[in-house]
Amino acid sequence: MKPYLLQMLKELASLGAIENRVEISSLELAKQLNTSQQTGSRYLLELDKQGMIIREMGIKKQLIQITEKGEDALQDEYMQYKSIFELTDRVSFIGKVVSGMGEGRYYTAQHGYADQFKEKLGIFAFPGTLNVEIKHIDKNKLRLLKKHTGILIDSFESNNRTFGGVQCFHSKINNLAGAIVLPARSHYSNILEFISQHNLREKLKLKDDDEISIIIFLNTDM
Amino acid sequence: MKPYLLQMLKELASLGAIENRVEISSLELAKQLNTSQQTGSRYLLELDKQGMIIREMGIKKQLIQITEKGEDALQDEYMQYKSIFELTDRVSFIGKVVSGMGEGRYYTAQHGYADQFKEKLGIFAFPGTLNVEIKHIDKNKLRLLKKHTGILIDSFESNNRTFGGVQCFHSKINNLAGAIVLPARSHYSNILEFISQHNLREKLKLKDDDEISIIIFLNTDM
DNA sequence: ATTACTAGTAAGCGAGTAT
DNA sequence: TATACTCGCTTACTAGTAA
Repeated sequence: MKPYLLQMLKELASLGAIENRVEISSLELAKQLNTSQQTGSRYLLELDKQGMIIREMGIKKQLIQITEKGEDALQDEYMQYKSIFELTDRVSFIGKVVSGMGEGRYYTAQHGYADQFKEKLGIFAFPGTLNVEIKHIDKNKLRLLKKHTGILIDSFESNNRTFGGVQCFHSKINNLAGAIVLPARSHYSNILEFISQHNLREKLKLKDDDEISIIIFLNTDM
Repeated sequence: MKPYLLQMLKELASLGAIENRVEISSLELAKQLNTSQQTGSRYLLELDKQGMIIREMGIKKQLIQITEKGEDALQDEYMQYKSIFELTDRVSFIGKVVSGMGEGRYYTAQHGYADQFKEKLGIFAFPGTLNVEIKHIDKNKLRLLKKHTGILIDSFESNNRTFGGVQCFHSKINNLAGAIVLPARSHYSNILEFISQHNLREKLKLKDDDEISIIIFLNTDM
């Protein structure tokens, strides 16, 4: 939908055209949008053609009401603004399954991690992680996570080496419960790692390059 | 501000550019908006020129952050949508003072009305009404009032005639307390009548054609 | 890979005007 | 009063391409 049409639809909605038929001329609407009567008229014709409004043409003015389709378009836009300014409790992505290099299995097998996953996340983690590549553009969304501390898994020592702390959030991968595991110190990469009680690859019949939906919950309790 | 620039600003905000500098190319942004890289680049230049964003040009991508001015523009738009979809507790107008034909004085002098104004509105009404003409386009806003019953003043008989019921809402006229008086049965006209404890014309030093701001409260209690 | 300029094309605009 | 058409003008778009 063209942005300038959405603007006019919004103007109509402000005048009550979602609830009622509103009596208004193309000139009056045009003035609200700081444009000409002709443009006002043209916008109305376009909105009409797209099924966003219905019009009853009177001899002088016209009665305009926003259709369900029009209301949906507005609601959609509203929701986008809402998610910008209101606190949300989740972040969602579309990701692509990729193969890791097997280190996930090594790390999740460490008792130091496994015990904390059990205790703090309530997840008896299946050995291995599911690696998911997200679109580069969505990396910016991950910044939202930075505002939240999430569930912290402490670093520990074992076998003469140090295993670093990680930051976790409860997540759903294609609607299956799990958690995202983020290294505590490091910039976000575009590969995300997930753990779960289930063998995600098997249970969701995933192979490399499959698209999956990810929801990350910002709340630390589930 | 041009609607298409606002769309891009919104897109940037969705990617977190209000809180952080966001790393993104003109091509990626363009894809989000279903347009070409060139247009993406041009939009960014325009937003930059208007002071809506600041950019740090890297050798490859660029770091973009929304300025306070840009955030204000988005917040503004958000508020417009909010007032469409969320219940509001008030309606506001800009109106123009006009002369009535003196009937206001006659009506408000009737004990049948005056006593009810006192009792139901808590207003010991100054004799007379202030007549305010609203822009024709704002008439549609009055429809919001129809959804609310307001404060009902009953009809009564006196001097062998019937005085009709009226519907009232607490109001502020240039920030001075009063109430709007609407005939119960009748379509809304573009002339609104206000009563107040004060002589509004004197107290606000109003003469005909002066612009005044009106806020009508939908709640029946003050 | 980027950004962003140029230039030719397409879309949008509004004065004039028919209805 | 209205709506909405035509048409000349302006703005916006993108392919090509330089940096």
